[in-house]
Amino acid sequence: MARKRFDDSNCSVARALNQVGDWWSLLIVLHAMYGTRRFVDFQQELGIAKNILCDRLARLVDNGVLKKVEVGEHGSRFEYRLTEKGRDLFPVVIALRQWGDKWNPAPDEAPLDLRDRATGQPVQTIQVRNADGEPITVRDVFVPDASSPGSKKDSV
Amino acid sequence: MARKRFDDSNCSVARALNQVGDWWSLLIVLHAMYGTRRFVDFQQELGIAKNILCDRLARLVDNGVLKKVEVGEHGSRFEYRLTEKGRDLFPVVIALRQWGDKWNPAPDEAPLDLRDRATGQPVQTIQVRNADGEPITVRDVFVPDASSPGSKKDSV
DNA sequence: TAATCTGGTTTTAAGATGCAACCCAATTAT
DNA sequence: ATAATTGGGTTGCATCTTAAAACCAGATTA
Repeated sequence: MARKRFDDSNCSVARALNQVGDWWSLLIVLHAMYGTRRFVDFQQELGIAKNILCDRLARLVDNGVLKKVEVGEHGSRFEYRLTEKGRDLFPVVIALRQWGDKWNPAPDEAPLDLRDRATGQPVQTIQVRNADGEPITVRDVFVPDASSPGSKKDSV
Repeated sequence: MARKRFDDSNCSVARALNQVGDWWSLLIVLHAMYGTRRFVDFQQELGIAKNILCDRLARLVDNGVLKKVEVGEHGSRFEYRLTEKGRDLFPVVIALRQWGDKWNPAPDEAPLDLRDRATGQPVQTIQVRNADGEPITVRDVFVPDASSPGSKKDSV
């Protein structure tokens, strides 16, 4: 049977996963953030099969995460560049990286040291914050119930 | 051929995706954050096939994202609960939700209104911040080159 | 005691993936 | 000028994964 798709889910996380939630797409976006733009470079850096890479790039372009740009005057050379939508995945990628560094550290390697160009200092650990800027956890949040505004149901 | 796995990748994002990067795993974690704990509830809420749910729950337990807890005195009733590692995916899920709400809003539905229990105010949009707490984008960061500390290569 | 609930496993058909081979236009080397 | 290489694909095939439905066994409920 076909893989299930969530295009029409009423959950925005499911819809997001529909666009970048497969094994390769987020890694492609990550490498695009690294600066990779060419088909062959993605292929070599990721070790992905060419047909799969074609499919994923096309899907990411369809979804507006990447745009395909002709380079080299005579056509037939392309670059895949992040759109604003694609660059906006930065917090997702960083959150995932920090989670991975914390919980599955490479035994022999230091976690990636990512720094701010302006200050030269490492970036902060990404966190969910309340209106006052205080970091909060999943236990600190609720979804106000539209029908009875007083209730504080546990939810994400 | 089998799907490629990234257990041993030297990229922590790849290793993270290996644990929660398939179509269902993050949705299971999301629903666990909602409060879902029982097999049947996951199954009904997600509309996932039972064999796939079995497999994913087992994998999440193996990876330490969930723990399987016997409830009901005589065994054979279980709950799947988030571990600290699992709860620590909160920023990832929120970042993904906010990205989805921004770029693929449901046509007819308001985005999820997530609030802080203590203040009753909506949570902030999650962002990558530099050491001074200023939000930064992918263009503002670099990875210091260990061999020549002065260089500012563009990287994530 | 019968029916139902819970948490699975098995079977089957259809999709998705990885790999290698092939293709063709543009570029580079000889 | 011709040959070899590069870039960006497509095609076919074998294998793996998935969805759906049937089935199952131990508890619980009627």
